[in-house]
Amino acid sequence: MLRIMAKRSDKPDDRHYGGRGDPVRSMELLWRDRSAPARGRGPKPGLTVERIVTAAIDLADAEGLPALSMRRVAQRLGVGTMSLYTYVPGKAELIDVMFDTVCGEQDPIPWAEDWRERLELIARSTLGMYRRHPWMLSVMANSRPPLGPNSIANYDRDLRAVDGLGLTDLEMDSVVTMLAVYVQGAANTVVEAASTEPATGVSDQEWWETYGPLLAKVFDAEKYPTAARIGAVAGETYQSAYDPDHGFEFGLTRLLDGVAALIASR
Amino acid sequence: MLRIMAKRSDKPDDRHYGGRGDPVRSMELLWRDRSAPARGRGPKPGLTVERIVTAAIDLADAEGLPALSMRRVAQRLGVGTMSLYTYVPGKAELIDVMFDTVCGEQDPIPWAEDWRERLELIARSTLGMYRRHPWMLSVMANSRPPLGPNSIANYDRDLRAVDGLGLTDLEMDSVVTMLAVYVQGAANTVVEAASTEPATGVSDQEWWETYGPLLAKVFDAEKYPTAARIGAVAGETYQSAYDPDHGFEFGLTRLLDGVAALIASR
DNA sequence: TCCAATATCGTACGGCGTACGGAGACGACG
DNA sequence: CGTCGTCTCCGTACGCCGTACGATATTGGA
Repeated sequence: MLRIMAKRSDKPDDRHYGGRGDPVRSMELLWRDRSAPARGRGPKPGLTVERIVTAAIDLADAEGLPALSMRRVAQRLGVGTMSLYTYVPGKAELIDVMFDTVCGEQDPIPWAEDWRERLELIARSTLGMYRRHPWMLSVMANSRPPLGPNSIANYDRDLRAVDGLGLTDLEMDSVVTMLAVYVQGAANTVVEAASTEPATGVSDQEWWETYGPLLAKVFDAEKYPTAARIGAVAGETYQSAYDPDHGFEFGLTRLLDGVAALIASR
Repeated sequence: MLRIMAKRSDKPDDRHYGGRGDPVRSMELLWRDRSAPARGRGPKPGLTVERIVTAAIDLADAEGLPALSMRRVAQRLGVGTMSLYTYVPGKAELIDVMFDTVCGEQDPIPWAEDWRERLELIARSTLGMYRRHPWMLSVMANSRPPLGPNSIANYDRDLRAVDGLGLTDLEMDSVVTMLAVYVQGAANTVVEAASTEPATGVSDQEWWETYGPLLAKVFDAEKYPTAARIGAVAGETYQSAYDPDHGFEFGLTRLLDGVAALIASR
């Protein structure tokens, strides 16, 4: 009756860029039994899902999601491309497992007395995760996430941080989600800023020195006096168009102030 | 001395997914003189940059960024693929122009008396833009943005909304950026949620009905009581894992409460 | 009229995900 | 010990991608 992605899409690779895989296959992989080898009749497996996932994560960390290809992963493992398909149904499901694996590698976050500090620690830890694995930003799914053991553990940890503050269940969920969404957006900026210089070989200052004059030629400061004023101040202060780390902390403070107001109103 | 992307990267297409183009070429396109045809000697141009950009935007709207290819755009215009390169240096620069074009199509936002209402209107208008053009989320650049006329106009508009409230220039910039970052993150969720059903042919409810039992088999509710409780409540309330529109407004309220606290402290 | 300048675009290269099916390795059973 | 069923490994092929290159067609100016 109810089929969920029972068929692969007709066109190759038209699932979202860091796509969701077939839920059933993904769940089987995510919650797979890691203990029993349970060898059967054929030849010994030369690989494991773990080794493939690790190699894929290393590759994505080093060269980004666009460089993540089945060929490249197989190359890293010294096997033929198609051998991977013995262990993993396809690229999309592999990415689902990569996602949950990374979710599980965060250090345990110390339990602070203050809810505010707890949320700050979580936010910064998550930011650190995105820093180490920028491709996670392209894979993140907030609706219909691949519900692996580690991402669920994180969800539980986040909820416990706002439990017992007088919020309703729904408000707790909303606060936690809002924080995750904000961190995701801010991390996008932070990560992009960090990755641009190595990728282009041009520092922010150099970029600004070239772009600025280019812009000055065409930009009419009289038409947009506010943008001209603030843009100049921000550019001088940050030596670039924007300082993402400052932005992250600034936004986090405002956001938690807003949460404080909600809690106070209860 | 100072070269900014003077050469194309050696590998094809390793610029970011919705990549930045060569700044000089992009700026020439973005601020191009739209008036003068200034015909010279050769055959009449059969296309315009505008037509190409429009076709590209239509394609990206309809089928997403992964489907945006030079071949497909050319197909839509009834020309050979390589003809596009007469008008546009490459795909990356085309995307830069698409970006700024979309930035310019927002309706003018009415000027509200209350700063808070002004920011709400901007946030919702921006969300609407992301709804109409989900691919903009994959193209958004917060550091080193392609500074076209329209994105600058929007920046100015945003700043004017928080001018004269007693904030410093830097704080104004931070507030505006924070709002943009939040909307970006939240829009990610909203847009993803809206696009998942048509893309997969599975409604949220159907998905939940299949996924839920699948999860129930492996999820240990006693290990994560908080997640189990809240997840169940949220699932029942939203008939899915999450209601993104509610999340957007909830987060926006908290965020503006935080801004209000900042303004009050001045 | 003829040429310089411009527009058009076919071909080619090396990449991608993965369907398909053959080949070889191994354990269980006769 | 042979044989068969099962499993692993993976070469090949298809149709996509961006775009460098260079041939060809079209036009206006001299």
